[in-house]
Amino acid sequence: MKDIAQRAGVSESAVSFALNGRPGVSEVTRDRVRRVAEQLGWRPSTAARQLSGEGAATVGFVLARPADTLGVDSFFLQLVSGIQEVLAERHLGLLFQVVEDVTDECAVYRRWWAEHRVDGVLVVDPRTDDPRPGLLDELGLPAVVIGGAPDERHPGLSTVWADDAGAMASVVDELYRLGHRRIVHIAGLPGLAHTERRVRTLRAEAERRGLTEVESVTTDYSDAEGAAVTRRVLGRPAPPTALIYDNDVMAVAGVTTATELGFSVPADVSVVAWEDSALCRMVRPWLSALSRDSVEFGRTAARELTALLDGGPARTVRVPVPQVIVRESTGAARGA
Amino acid sequence: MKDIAQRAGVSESAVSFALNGRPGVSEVTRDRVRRVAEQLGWRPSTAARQLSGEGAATVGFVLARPADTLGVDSFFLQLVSGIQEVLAERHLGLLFQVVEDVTDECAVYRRWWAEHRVDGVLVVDPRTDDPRPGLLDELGLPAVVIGGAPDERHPGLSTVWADDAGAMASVVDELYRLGHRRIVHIAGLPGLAHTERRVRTLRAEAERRGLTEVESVTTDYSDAEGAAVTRRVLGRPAPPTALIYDNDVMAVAGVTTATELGFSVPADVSVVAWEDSALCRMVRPWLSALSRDSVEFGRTAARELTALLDGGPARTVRVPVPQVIVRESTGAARGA
DNA sequence: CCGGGGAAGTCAATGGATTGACCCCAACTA
DNA sequence: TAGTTGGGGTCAATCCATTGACTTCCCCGG
Repeated sequence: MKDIAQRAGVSESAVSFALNGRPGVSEVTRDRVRRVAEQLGWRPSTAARQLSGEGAATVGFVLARPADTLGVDSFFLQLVSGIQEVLAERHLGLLFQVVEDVTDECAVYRRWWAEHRVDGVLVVDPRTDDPRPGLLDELGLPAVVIGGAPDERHPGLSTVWADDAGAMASVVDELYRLGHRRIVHIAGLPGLAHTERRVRTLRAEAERRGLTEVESVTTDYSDAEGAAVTRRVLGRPAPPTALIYDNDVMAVAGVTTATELGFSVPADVSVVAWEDSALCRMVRPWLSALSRDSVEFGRTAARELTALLDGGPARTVRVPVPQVIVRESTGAARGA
Repeated sequence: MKDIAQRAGVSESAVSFALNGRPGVSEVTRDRVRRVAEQLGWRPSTAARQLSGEGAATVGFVLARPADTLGVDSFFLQLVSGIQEVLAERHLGLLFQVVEDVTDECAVYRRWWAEHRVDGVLVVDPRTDDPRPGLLDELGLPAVVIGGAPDERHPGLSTVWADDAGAMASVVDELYRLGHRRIVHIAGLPGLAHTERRVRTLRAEAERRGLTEVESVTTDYSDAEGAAVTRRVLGRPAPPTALIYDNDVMAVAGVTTATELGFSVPADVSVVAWEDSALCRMVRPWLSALSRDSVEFGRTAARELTALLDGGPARTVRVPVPQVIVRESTGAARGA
């Protein structure tokens, strides 16, 4: 900046005013300064800017998953790419970290906050009894919780969520219409808030219809557990006629397993994947799936965070209910 | 820090010396200062630190892929998680950005550099005729190129690479031994350096053995193109008896397509996937695959970068050659 | 008893951008 | 003509940690 000031023959303050579109310099000078800056390829040092109270121009994103669970899930990269799109417009950086568990995640937030490294964070995989919202509220670190149910206890946080309950209801609806009465839901990690929501809704829907042979089994989202659970439930005397998998990976593993066991999909057993990805169209039969726009989900979350950073109020935003895409893996229950 | 100085009854300089393990304060004072700092949960502001010449404590990572190509690939998340592991030890942040193409990527590097946002970067997907190494060299931004061949022209950059040529040779070896003479390689993006290396090696290996019906076809890595190319080549009068896919996604799509066309895998056509992921064990037949440790790949790259940041020399490191894991999708060529 | 030397600290400058306080001059008003 | 006003700028302090230069004080040797 000193350089620019010199070459443009003005003071550093004038440069600052000129480049930030603040009054105090004539249009002529402003233009001259702009040209010099451009020519020098100057960009304000984020560090200096931050010291002068402008914030870090960075938001944080922590993924708390063991490294090996991380692989195949397409959801996160899509989410991140949506987030990026919005952040990039405003030249906000995304500081990304992978940790083992929520405890470590909290430590990361603490450190980031103490080091003034980020202006806000995006929190994913909210849990039942989650320590993070409390911590963030306490620190006063602006945050958007992605995928959580609205939470009255932390008015400082924004929430962006999908209506899992509604989606689950529509899946059950569809399966019920097709004559399915024995349904198993191969759910994800037990501690996650959306897992709980899906499980609860499924139970409620079953009760409402008087179905007794409907249940949820929690897993770790891996293909291995997906296959194992499938094998177990299909081995019963009265096996389920419909399976709902909480992600695409388990669904594919499930179909493969079912086929190996001699079950035909969808003639003997229908399958629904909770997450529509390329994977669902890569195997035969094509998987019926719940489709949501993960990229848009990310965009929405990022937009909420920037709004928060601009001093806006915390809000709760619901993205569209995931839609059931019927493909080849669902059909009428045998004998229905 | 002022706070700490006050409470410990010393000057700010003393605090700095104490906390950074520099001489100039007694052990007693050092301890006192440390305790006060701990108690206050103090961490140095990265901004201030950076302003005093310490660097940004951050490395950058840009992914130049269109959002929709991003989804299913398990490689990157694994790579990133390995990178993280090493960076986290040294409390280095990872600034992550997704962009559309290499041009945008260069712009990002320019901006990061001008803003002093990162101390170094990790570059993935090197290309033939790549503008990035030149730019980074010119800027003097420390960088590690991941997956590139050693490049003499840019002595400032480190390179971490896998021996694609050797791996391809071993695949061809294996297939040749099984009696395959007509082989099609469904490659990835044409501009990428490792694609070129694989294509070249395949051609060389074929010539060496006098095989004339061996070729590579480039794609965009998507399941759609993988399926399309599979359909095309299997529709020929003399279809190939072995297919090598440059990633797991295309391999799975390919197997599905082949099966639909009435080809049995591996009886009619053998399939090898260049990337061993959960996917390869989720479909039947299980896919034979080239396995490399992507997480370790990331670790190695990150270690090279930290070495560079510590003032070490640029180096070229080769990670172990990917190994062929023989599963169910490869077998003797019919009639061999 | 004095000077030299080292351990333990303090002072103040530094880095880059922002910003409140102030200054100068031309033009306009009474 | 004196006084006011406002546009166009400048000065210097500020944010926070680091660091080279300097000061104190104590101990030891001569």
